[in-house]
Amino acid sequence: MELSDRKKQILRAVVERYIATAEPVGSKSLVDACDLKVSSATIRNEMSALETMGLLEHPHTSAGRIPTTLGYRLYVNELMERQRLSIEDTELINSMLRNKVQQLDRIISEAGRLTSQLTNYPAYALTAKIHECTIERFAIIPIDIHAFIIVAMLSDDTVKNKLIRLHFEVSSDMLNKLNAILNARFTGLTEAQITSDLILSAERSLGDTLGLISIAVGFAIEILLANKSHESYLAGASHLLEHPEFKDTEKAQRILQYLSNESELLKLPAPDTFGNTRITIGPENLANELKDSSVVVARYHVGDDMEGIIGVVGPTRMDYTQVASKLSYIAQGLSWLLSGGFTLMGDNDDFRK
Amino acid sequence: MELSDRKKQILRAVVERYIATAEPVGSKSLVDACDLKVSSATIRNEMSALETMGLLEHPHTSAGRIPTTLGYRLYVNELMERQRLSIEDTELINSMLRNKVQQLDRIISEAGRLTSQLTNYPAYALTAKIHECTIERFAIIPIDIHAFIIVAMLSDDTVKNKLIRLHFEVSSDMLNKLNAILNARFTGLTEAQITSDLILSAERSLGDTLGLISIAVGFAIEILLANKSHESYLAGASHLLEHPEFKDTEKAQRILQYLSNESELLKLPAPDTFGNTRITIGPENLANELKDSSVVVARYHVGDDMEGIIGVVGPTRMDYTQVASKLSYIAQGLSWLLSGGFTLMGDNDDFRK
DNA sequence: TTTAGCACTCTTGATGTTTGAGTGCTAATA
DNA sequence: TATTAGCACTCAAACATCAAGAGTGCTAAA
Repeated sequence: MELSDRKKQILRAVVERYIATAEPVGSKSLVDACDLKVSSATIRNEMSALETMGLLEHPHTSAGRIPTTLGYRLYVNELMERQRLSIEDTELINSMLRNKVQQLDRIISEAGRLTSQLTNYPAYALTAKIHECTIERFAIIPIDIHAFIIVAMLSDDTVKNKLIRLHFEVSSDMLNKLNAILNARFTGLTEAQITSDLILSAERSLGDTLGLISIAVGFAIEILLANKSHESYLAGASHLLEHPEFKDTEKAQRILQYLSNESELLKLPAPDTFGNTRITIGPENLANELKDSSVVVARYHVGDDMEGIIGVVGPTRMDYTQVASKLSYIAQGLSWLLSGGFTLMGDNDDFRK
Repeated sequence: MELSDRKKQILRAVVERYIATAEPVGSKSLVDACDLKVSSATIRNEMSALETMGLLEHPHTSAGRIPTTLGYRLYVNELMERQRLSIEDTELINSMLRNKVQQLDRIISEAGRLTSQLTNYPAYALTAKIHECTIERFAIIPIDIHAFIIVAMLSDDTVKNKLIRLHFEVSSDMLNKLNAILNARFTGLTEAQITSDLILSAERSLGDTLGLISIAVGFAIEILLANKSHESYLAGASHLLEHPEFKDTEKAQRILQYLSNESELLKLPAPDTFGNTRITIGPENLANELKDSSVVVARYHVGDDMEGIIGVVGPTRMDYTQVASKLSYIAQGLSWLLSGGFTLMGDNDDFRK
């Protein structure tokens, strides 16, 4: 089934007009708005044809047409033109991201916020995590006889630490030994590879009767576990309520609740096309809560291994063109910042002129 | 103006019934529901009196009464009985908080989530920050000739770190010197006390032409600045939509947007009564967006100096009794955990049995 | 001081009625 | 053959009308 150029043009006009106005679009108003070279009657015939093809539908007899899921899909796949971002938008994105790059933990949530702000839809972001993370290196910083800091550098280049207070005394000599044994026996291991046998034998060879090793390895396991799971951020949820399709609060509430559930966010569609955006429309979404919403996601990556996701949720009547362009730009910027030159400090880091 | 006992009883019944049903309460239905010993006509007279006192109001002639702001205020101040939490609730709170205590960063946001979940209203939480924070101690962990980790222990007992990659080589000897000079000259200083003179003279005495000190001190300033500002978390925003007063999406959106604005949250009312909850009702709130909502806040503290806030937002028709009780319990639990025994590790830390 | 009774008010929901945008079809036109 | 003008028809949304019911205030009796 191949569409004539005119049919494509009309489908596109209907989709874009419906996205803009949220009202079913009729033949007359379509002719008025876009300046097509034909009369409303012709449009009517064409629309009727598009309807039998399953691309448009009628809410009821005497109303205009709205796109079906299939109609949106065709629009997204073939008709939509990727639009260039305005200068202001690109500048805004660049400066916002660059400002946050010092705080690596924050940049992801900030990117989500930025996306939401720019698109006027709720946005979410998942942090990038490496699959099997290990600890590359331990360090112990003695504080006093009752406390020390344990520092672990992970294979994904992040560093974690914890201040540990004890209710018994510990010599700095002991801490040195602890440090040595941690680095000798507990580096390069995934969380699953750290067995209680390993701990026992380490305790024996250190002569550790106080459970120091247990404490330190406990910390290691804790952060390896925590690092396994993605973190998720949601921003601009209130934008959902701007759209007439969510004027029914129950509907809105269902979706908002769904979106604020961390574990559900992780299950949202992932982009399969690398680097590009992926769009899932209405019933294409697996989650029941999203059967009449659409999701646009993009992937960003950090180095070669890790990748995170940033996405936008909205009604099926979403401004796909705009959202896809902006999202894609933001994801690219994020990838660039996170993989690239900006984490190298020393040349352009102005902290106080 | 002193209220008779019966008037108090009636006001209380009206408030509680309105909170439960969200419908104006009439004299007849009030007699039916609560078993008052008098007829509806008597109630009518009393209600009419309460209305002239400004405690109740009429939406229109032939409707029941609803409490005014003043009515709620009187209810909250004098009539409300603090209710005991159910065993399940206390157990739930205890176990939830205890589970999260290992991850200190997370416990505050988790407490917010818990509060929202338990009360069915949106909840927010602000992290506790000490007023003037300083760095107590630095540590440098060499990685290779192009990288090292810098660790800072702050006066509030938190530890921050950053992996620093360089585009030039640095000897471990140099790093040792750097470490020594940082600890000698840059500890115990607030962000404002770190001047460029200090940096210059340190660079001179270290013979640092590479800007190592600048990098390290830049990191110090960055975290001191970041540590100054509170962090805020919002949880369960979607609960707002459950209430009929927010069936109008525009209204709901205004409030949700307001609440998701970090800087606005910080301006919300702070409890002045130490440890206890504070309730601000409708127009008592300074923010225009909250003129017909209510806020219940409690304070938690960490040690002697630091204090954070945890609060709940809802319609003026909020279940104050329930919210105040739960919030107060959660804040107390939080204070206890954050100030107390649980951060001491070594005795009860089971990481892998 | 309380209560029963009653007229009155005003919202709410049900039931028409009108309006207008939009359709589908037919017949004329290019 | 493709397009267009014209026209009858449809249906949601907006508006008006009406009855039911919950609630009030007032008066007079207990």
